Amino acid sequence: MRKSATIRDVAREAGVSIAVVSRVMNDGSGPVAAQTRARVVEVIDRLGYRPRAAARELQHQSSTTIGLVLADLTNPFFARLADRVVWDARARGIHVVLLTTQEDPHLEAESIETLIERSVGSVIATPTGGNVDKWTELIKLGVNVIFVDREIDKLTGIDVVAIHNDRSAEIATDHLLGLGHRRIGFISGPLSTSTGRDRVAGFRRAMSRAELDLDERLIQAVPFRGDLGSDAVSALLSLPTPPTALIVANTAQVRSTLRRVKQSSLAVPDDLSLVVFDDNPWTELVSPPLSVIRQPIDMLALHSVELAAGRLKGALTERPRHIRVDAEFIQRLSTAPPKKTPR
Amino acid sequence: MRKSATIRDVAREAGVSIAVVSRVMNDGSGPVAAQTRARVVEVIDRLGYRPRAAARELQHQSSTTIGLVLADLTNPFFARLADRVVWDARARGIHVVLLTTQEDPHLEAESIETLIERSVGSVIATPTGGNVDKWTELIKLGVNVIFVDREIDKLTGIDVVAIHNDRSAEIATDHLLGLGHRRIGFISGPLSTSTGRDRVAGFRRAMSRAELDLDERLIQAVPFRGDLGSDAVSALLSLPTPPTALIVANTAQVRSTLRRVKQSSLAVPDDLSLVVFDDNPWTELVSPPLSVIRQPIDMLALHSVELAAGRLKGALTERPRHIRVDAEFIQRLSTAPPKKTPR
DNA sequence: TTGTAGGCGTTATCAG
DNA sequence: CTGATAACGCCTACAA
Repeated sequence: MRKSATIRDVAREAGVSIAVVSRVMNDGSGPVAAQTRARVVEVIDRLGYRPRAAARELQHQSSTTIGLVLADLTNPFFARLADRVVWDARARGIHVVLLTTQEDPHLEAESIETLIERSVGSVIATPTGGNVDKWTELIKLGVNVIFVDREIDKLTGIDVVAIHNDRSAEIATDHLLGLGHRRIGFISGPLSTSTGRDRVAGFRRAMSRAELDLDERLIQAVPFRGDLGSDAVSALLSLPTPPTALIVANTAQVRSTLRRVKQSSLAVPDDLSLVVFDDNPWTELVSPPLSVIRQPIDMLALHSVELAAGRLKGALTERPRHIRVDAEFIQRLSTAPPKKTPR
Repeated sequence: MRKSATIRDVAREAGVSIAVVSRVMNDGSGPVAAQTRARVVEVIDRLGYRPRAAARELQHQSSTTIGLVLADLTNPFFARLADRVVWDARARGIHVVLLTTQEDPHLEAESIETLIERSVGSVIATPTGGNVDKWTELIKLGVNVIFVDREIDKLTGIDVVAIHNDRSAEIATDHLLGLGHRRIGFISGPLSTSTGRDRVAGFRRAMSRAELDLDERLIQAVPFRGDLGSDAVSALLSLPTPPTALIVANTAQVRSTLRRVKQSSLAVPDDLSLVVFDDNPWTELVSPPLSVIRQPIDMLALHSVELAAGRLKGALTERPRHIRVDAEFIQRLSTAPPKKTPR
C-alpha cells in the first residue's frame, strides 16, 4: 500500500520542474524538448504516476464527469439506457456518476444536491416531475441538464431527448383500429408525467379521428412504482363491456400488467389483443410473442451523451434542443382481429 | 449562471473567518459559539453554499466515492445488482461511479485506470478474469477491491461476495436426477471464470454421486457475450442421444438459449426439462414458467457495499473476507420426469 | 471561541 | 524550451 506518486516525485526523479511534467501529461499545452519528454515519460511509467483527478477538477470550472439520474435500474428500459450512456460517455473520456430516484422526488432532490457538490458539468436525467426549483438552481449554476425519455413542461430551456410519445401511441391505436377493434383499453403512466400525458393524447387523437367516442373508464393511469398495473387490468376487464384490446403504455408496469393478463383466463390475442410499450428482450419469448412499440434506446442514449459532451466543451449553440426520435411499431402475434365483432 | 459561492464568500458575508465556516460545515471538528453558528448557517443557505467535493478530496487520501465495475447492464442480473448497490451506497452517503467492461479485459483495464485517477476508496467489481496485474496494482495503492459474483483464483487476499455456485448447480442437477433424468445437458459460462468452473464442478459432483458417467459432450462452455448460447443448444440436441434435460448455468446466455429451445419443436417440459440460472422478472411470464436458481441479488449488493463502506472507514479487520450466500432453487413448470425413460 | 497560515496536486502565467 | 509561483477551495494545526 504505497502512497502514489505525485507530479513532484516525477519532476524530482527526472530532474526537471513540475511544469515540464505537466506539459508532458497534457500533450500540447506547451513546448517540451523531445529528449526531455522521453526522459519524463520514462519516469512517469516507471513510477506509475497518474494525475489526481481531484486536483485537476479543483482548478477547472467543472469535472469531466456527468451525472446520470435514472428512475430505476430494475426497469430494463432504464438499464439499457444506462448501459449505452456509460458506453458512449466512455468513448468520449467521460465518467458517469449513477444515481437513482426510485421515482421519489425526495431522493431526486438529494441527487441534485450531490451533483452540485461534485460539480459535474452535465446531467442526464429522467425527472420525476417535481423539484422544479432544484433543477432550476442546477441550471443557474451552469450545469447542462438533459432530460431524457420525459420532460417537465414548466422547465423550458432544457435539452430534451425522447421519442414521439403521442405519435407512438397513435400508431399502436391505429393498428388495433385497423384490425377492427372498437373498444380499446389504455394503461398509461401517471398524467403528471409528460410521457403519460403525451401517450394518452395520441390515443385520444387516434380514437377521435376514427370518430369513436371514448369511454373514459378505458383509460387507466397507473403510477410507475408498485404493483398497480394488474389492478388496472382487472378494472378494465370487469367493465360491463370490456375492451377487446389493450395498450400498455406504462413501460414500468408492463410486467405486472402481463402477469394479470396471464392469470386471467382470456386467450391472447383471441379474446384480447395486446400491445406494449418497450421492446424488452423477453417480449418475443413469451407466448404469444408480443406486438410492441420499440424505443430506439441506443439513439436516446447517444443523443443525450452528445448533448452532454457538446455543451461541456461549449461546442454547442446556446439554444436548448428538443430531439425527438421515432419509435418503431413491431407487430408480432399478440394482436389480431377481435373474435366477435361488437354488435 | 452565477458562479457558486465558496467558503470565503460565506466567511466574508458572515463576518467570520473561513475556519469557522469550515467547522460549522463539519459538525464537531471544533468549537463554535451557538450564536456564531446560527449566523453562519443563515448565510450558508442564503448563499446556497455547498463545499466543493474536489477540494475536499484533494486533501483526504481518498474520496467518498466507490467504483462499480460491471460486465454489462443489459443483463438483468447486473442491472439489479447495480440498482441495489447504488441504493445501499446512497444510504451511506457514498457515490457510485459506474463503469462497464462488456466482458472485455481491455475495457476493464481502462476502467481500473480511471478508478485510480479518481482515487476512489473502494471498488466493487465483476472481474473479467484478466488484468491480474492491474487489479494487483489497484490494491497496492490501498484501494479496497471487492469482487462480486465472480472471483479470480490467482488473486487471493481480495474480498469476495458470491453465491455457492457449485452447490447451486448441484441442487439443480439433483432435482433433475430425482425426476428420473439420466442425460442432462449443461451450458456454462467460460471455464476461465470462477462461476463457470464452480458450476460445472457442482454438476459433475452430482452426476458422479449418482454414479452416472458423464458424456463430456453434454457440457458446453459458452462465452458471456455474443449469441452462442443457441449454438450450444443445437449441439446438444443433435447428439446421437440428446439430453432429456438442460441446465443453463450461463446467466448471460439464458435468453439466446431459450430462444433456440423455443424454435426447436421440442415441448417443454415433456421433451426437454429446463432449469436456468437467475430469476429474471420474466421467467414466470413465459410458457411454461421456468424452474430457476434464484440468486439473492439484494444480499450480494448489501454485503458488497457493506464491505466497501466498512473498509473505507477502516472499520474492518484486515483479513479479506469471503462471503458466500445460498441461492434458492425454485421449481416451476419447466421441469418434469422424462417422457420415455432411456432404455 | 476564533483567526492565520500552510498544504493537498494540478494547471497556467510569466519570466528566464 | 524550462522553471518559479500563484491560484483552485477546503481542512487543520497552531496561535491568539
